[in-house]
Amino acid sequence: MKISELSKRSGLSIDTLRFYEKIGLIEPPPRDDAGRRDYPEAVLGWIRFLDQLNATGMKQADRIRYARLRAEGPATYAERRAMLETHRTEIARRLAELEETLALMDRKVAHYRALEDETQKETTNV
Amino acid sequence: MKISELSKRSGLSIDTLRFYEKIGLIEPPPRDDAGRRDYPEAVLGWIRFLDQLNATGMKQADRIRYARLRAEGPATYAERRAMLETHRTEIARRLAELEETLALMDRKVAHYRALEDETQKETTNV
DNA sequence: GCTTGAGCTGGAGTGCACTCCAGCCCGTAA
DNA sequence: TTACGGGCTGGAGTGCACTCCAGCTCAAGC
Repeated sequence: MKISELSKRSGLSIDTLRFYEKIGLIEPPPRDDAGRRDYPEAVLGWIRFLDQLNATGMKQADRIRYARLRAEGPATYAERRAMLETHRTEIARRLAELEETLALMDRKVAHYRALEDETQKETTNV
Repeated sequence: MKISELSKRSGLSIDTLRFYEKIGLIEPPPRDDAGRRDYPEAVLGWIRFLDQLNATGMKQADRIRYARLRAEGPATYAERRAMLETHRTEIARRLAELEETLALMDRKVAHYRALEDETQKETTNV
C-alpha cells in the first residue's frame, strides 16, 4: 500500500504518517525499487489502536514506549500489560469526570431554560 | 483574597491566573491601594467550572466566548445554553469512546495475561 | 523525451496553553 | 532604614503534536 492510500484509509495525513515513522510509532515499511514506502495491510490495525490510545489521552511519549516494547517481542508482554492497565485506570478516572460534567451540563442547561422562561415572561408583560 | 491565596485554593498557578485574566477568562478583580489584585470568593466557583470545561475538552477559545457571554448578562442566556448543549453532545461522544477503549484495554490485558502464561509454561518446560 | 504527479528528505514553522523572566514598586518586620 | 517577600507589567520562551516547505528523484502517459 502506497502512503497516499494509507493516508486515505487511516485518516492520518501523509506528513503525519512519515512523522510517526520518524518518532518510532510506526515501523519503517519496506520500500519499492524507487525507494517509496510500501505499507503492509497490518499497519492499519496498529494505526487504529494508536488512534484509540491517542483519543483517550495517552501521551505521545507513552505511545512511543509501547510501540518500542511491541517491536521487542514476547519478552515485553508484562510491561505492555502494565502500561495498558495504567491507561485503563486513567480512562476510568476520565469516565467519572465526564459523567460528572455531563450531569452538570444538564443541570446548567435546565437552569438556563428556566431563566429564559423568566425573561420571556417579563418581556411579554411589557 | 490575594493572588497567592487564590492560587493555592484554586490549584492554578499565579501566572495562569494572570494569564486567564489577560485572555478574558476571569474578570479583572478590584485592586487594593497598592494596586494588587483582590479577588472575591465567588471567583473560586467560576474557576472550578472553567476547570471542568477544560478537563472535559472544551477549547480555550470557546471558554473565552462563554466567559464573555456570561459577562454580558441575561441577554445571552440562550446562547450560553446552546454552548453547553453542544458541549454536552461532545462529552457524550467522548464517553462512548472512552467506554469502548476501556473494554479494549480489558481485552488486551487479558490477552497479555494469557500470553504471559504461555511464556511461563515454555520456560518451565525447559 | 518531456511533462506531470507522487513520493522523498531535512528542517523550519504553527497553534495551543501555558510558563518563565527581567526589572520594577510597595508594605511590613528587624 | 533597609532588607525582604510578594505583587506588578510586558514580553520572551517552552513543550507538545503535528504541519508545511524547498528542492530533489523517479515512473508513467502523451
